[in-house]
Amino acid sequence: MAVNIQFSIAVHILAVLACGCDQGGVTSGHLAESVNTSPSFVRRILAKLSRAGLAETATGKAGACWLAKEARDISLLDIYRAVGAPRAISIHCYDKQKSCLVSCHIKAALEKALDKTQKAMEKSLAETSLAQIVSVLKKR
Amino acid sequence: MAVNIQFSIAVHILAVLACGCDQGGVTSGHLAESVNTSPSFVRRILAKLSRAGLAETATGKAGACWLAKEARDISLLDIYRAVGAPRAISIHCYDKQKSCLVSCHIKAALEKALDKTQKAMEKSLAETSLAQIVSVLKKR
DNA sequence: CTAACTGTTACTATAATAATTACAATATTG
DNA sequence: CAATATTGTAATTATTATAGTAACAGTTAG
Repeated sequence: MAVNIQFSIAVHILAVLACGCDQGGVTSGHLAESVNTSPSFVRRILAKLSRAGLAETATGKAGACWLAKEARDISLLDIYRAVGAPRAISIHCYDKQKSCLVSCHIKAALEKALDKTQKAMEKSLAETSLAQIVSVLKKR
Repeated sequence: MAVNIQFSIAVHILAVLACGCDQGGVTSGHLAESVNTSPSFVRRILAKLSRAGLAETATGKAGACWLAKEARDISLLDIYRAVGAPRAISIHCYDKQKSCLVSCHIKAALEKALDKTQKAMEKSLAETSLAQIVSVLKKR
């Protein structure tokens, strides 16, 4: 699993915060247990969420973290952007072969089409909120 | 670039075949030159395209390859499926922490939402044909 | 002052995937 | 038939994105 899973883990983290599973302050250690990874990795993702205004954190001895806004006001797209996840489909970046028309222009042409696809994907992500995810998983 | 770029290269390959840049038979060697990679890698992708019914190949001394159907009848989705490209967004697969509700059910909940997103992306890919890509790049 | 956090950086390990090599199978051509 | 050039495929190696780990400065509560 060397594939980028930060988005997925970010959703997991925010879902825990949204559930308020722990009554006291939630720390990176708690989150790491729930996710089953290291506190350090959690903190790195958490810092991105914080910078993006999705979560807030407190440093110091009673350090903790919580949602910066209502779960219904956080979309999957917000989270996707916050972690800087890679594009859905990537284009090869080998050198162009100057004598070949296709080689010279395929990337620009493909990029144009894939931009549309990326937008379609992002639109779909925008349509689901963290609150919806949480409500689904609470029913189980 | 350890990211999966087979889709992108498959489009490149098929675009060359669609253009009929070379008058004679196009070989994996020609394609490799245009893409700037090894003939072997091209052949591996080409074999997938052939199995998917998008390209046809001839073995033997006069070996070559060509489109199995009209460029306008090949969609980017066909190509995406042919190469078996990974999903747009992947979910982490760490062990569940049994004592945590979120940990146990987040993946199923997220998967449901991401299925929608994957479908949106595939729908968009289905809307662009190889012929469109080729017509765009010929204008440059 | 001490303890327990976060934020961040630097480094290592892992794994997905590209690149390379090799070779059997196949078809053309002389 | 022999020589040759190709595809198809498997095995191996190299690369690189990214996860994992460790360390530490900065911060705050007690």
